[in-house]
Order: sequence, then C-alpha cells, then structure tokens
Amino acid sequence: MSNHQFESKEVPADSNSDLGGFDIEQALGFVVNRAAIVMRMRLTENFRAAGYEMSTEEFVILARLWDKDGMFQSEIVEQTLKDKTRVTRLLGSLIMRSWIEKKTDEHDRRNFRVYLTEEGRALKPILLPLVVSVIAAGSAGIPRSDLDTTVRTLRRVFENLSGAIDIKGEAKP
Amino acid sequence: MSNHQFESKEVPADSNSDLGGFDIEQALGFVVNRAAIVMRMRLTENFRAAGYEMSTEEFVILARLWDKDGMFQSEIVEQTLKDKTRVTRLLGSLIMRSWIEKKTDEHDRRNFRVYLTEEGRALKPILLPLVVSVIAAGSAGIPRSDLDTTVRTLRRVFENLSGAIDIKGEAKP
DNA sequence: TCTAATAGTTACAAAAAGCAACTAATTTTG
DNA sequence: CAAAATTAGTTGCTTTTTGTAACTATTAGA
Repeated sequence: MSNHQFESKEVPADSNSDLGGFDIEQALGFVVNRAAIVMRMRLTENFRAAGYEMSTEEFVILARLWDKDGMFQSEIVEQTLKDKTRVTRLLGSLIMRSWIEKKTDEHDRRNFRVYLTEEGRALKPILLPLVVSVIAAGSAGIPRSDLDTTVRTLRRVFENLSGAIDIKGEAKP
Repeated sequence: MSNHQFESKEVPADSNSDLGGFDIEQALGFVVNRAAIVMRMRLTENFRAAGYEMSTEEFVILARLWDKDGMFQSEIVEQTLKDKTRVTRLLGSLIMRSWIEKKTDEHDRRNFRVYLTEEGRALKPILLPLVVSVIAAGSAGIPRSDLDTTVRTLRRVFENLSGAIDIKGEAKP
C-alpha cells in the first residue's frame, strides 16, 4: 500500500518523531474533510443568499429525485448513508415546504415512494446553477484532467470504505 | 439490502433536461462530501474500537498540536474553520480528559497558548496508526500518483473557496 | 396460524450549535 | 492620559440536531 502520507517531503518539523513525518496537511482524510467543509459552507451560503434555507443534505435528496423521481424511501436511506430516522425527518421538512410528497407503494404497503411536487421540480433550474457555480469557483485554475482524476479517486475511496460501515436502522450482517 | 423489485429506471435519465446532463454522482462536491462522510465514520469507529470516544474535530486539534505544540487558541480557531465558542468547548473537553492544557500567554494576556500534556503526547503513537489505517484502506488499489493529484487538487479547491467564507467569531473584512 | 422480518414513525433524552451578552487585557485616539 | 474601541475568550440560554428505543403496520415464512 502506498502510504503517501508518510512521504517525508520535509522531514523536519517533528520533534517527537516516534512516528515518521506524518503531515496532516498532506493527509488524504484531512484534505478531503476540509474541502468538504468549505464546499458545504459555500453552498449553504449560496442557497441562503438565493432565499432558500436548505441544508446540503436536503439538497442531495432533491437532486436524487430530479434524477430519479419516485424513489423508495429506503433507497434514500441507503444512498445518503443516513439512518432511517433522519431520513424520515429530512423528508418531513421537504414535505412541509411542499417540494416532495410520499405515497404508499401499493405493491408493498410498507414502502413509501417519494415524488417531487411541481414546485420541487421547479427548483432544479434555480438551485442547480448555484451548485455549479460553487464547483466552478472551487475548480478554478485546476486542469480538467486533475479534476477527473480526483472524482475518480474519491469514488474509489468511497467504495473501498463503504463496505464495513454499519448505519443504524439498517441491518448489516 | 436492495430488495426493490421495481428498481427499473422508469425515468429515462434526466427527463426534464432543462439543464444539461448534470450527474450528481460525478459532481465534485458530491464525491468529496461522500468520501469525507465515510472516512469520518470509519475513523470514529476505529477510535471507539480502540477505546477512545473522540470526534474527528477533537482529533484534528490534537494532530495540530503534535505538529506544533503551544499554538494560540486563536490559531486553532482559524485553522479548523470553527467559531471561537466551539473551539472553547472542544478544548474544554480535551482538557477534561487531561490531554491538553491552556496557559495564558505572558506577552499578551488576552491570548491562550495550548499545550499537550504528557498524556496527550502519548496518544500520538496510539491514534495515528488508526488514522493511517483508514487512509490506507481507503486508498487500496489506487495509484500513488492519483492520490497525489487528489491531495493537490483538494488543497487547491480549499484555497479557491476559503477566501470568501465568513466564520462567526472572527472579523473578516 | 403464529412468528419473524421490514419499513417507517414517534417520543423522549442527550449532545451540539447558535447567539448575545459579558470579562479582561490591549490598542487607539482625541 | 483617560475614554473608547478592539481583540481574545467565556458563559448562559435557547434552539436544533442527533440518538435510542419502543411502537405500528405490513408482509413473509415455517
């Protein structure tokens, strides 16, 4: 395994070097997390500026539905890595704003299917440009190929790590 | 488990294509966020399994101090993108576990300097391997050069976006 | 049928965030 | 130099967000 975080580019600056020159500023987990924080901040800020008080989590659900309307609630639970209680509440808040609605699936009445309302669908051309502009601002000056590599790499990181995670509300054997 | 018998793509991928084929699964913001979530989950899980109930935020502060002991509290506020109230409380919880201590800076008695205790220093060889193992697991099968590109790219994304963010408790002109 | 498993909700407790007001120490400024 | 402003940080209080466990309803199984 290529532990690139152990790469001693500038070995000094580590008085108690019982562990090699681990540089948090170069650690994958650290840069991923920090980029995520700042992108979320900017996005929420943009939404608010446009008059939409919406979390990124709510946005992600809407975006999923724009792509595939009528998802099962349980699919949303899986895809968002959240537990079912949180999804119930997140959907509730989207319903309150009448952007989505839930309908019992008649083939299996335990399931809900989640549908966009006309209003919810109408948000796409409003919100998507805000997202695109954050991504564009973040990507400024970065070669397209590097961005592609980054997306591909992070997808792989997710795949590598998502297996063993156990989310409450789901039974993972 | 996806036992949805009706998982057919009833909606032909982007039916209302008023906006080009925006694919959330390929969007930088989305993959960054998702990778961050799963890495945080795994890390917290690892910490807990090792007997340490610690958030990634607390960990990041410790890691900063391992690298540079005696930081100003205000530096931590800046570097962690958190507001000063949260940092006060985060440090408080680290102090309660006697991993760090605060000392008034005698040159400017408004400032605190934050120091690791012996115990806090001793955590490094225990916790760092846990972090490294999450990164290694996440990086499995990914070429080193792609990882390097990803780290470089995300650092740039952060730089690009960090400017205009206004964090409570700090005055940003 | 009786039992188990799924899908989802609810109610209540605990933790985290946000906000505003408040010390205390230092600078600025008139 | 005194008054005012700034900076660093804390505290108390409120609101939001989570976490947990128990509970309903529906379907699947032996």
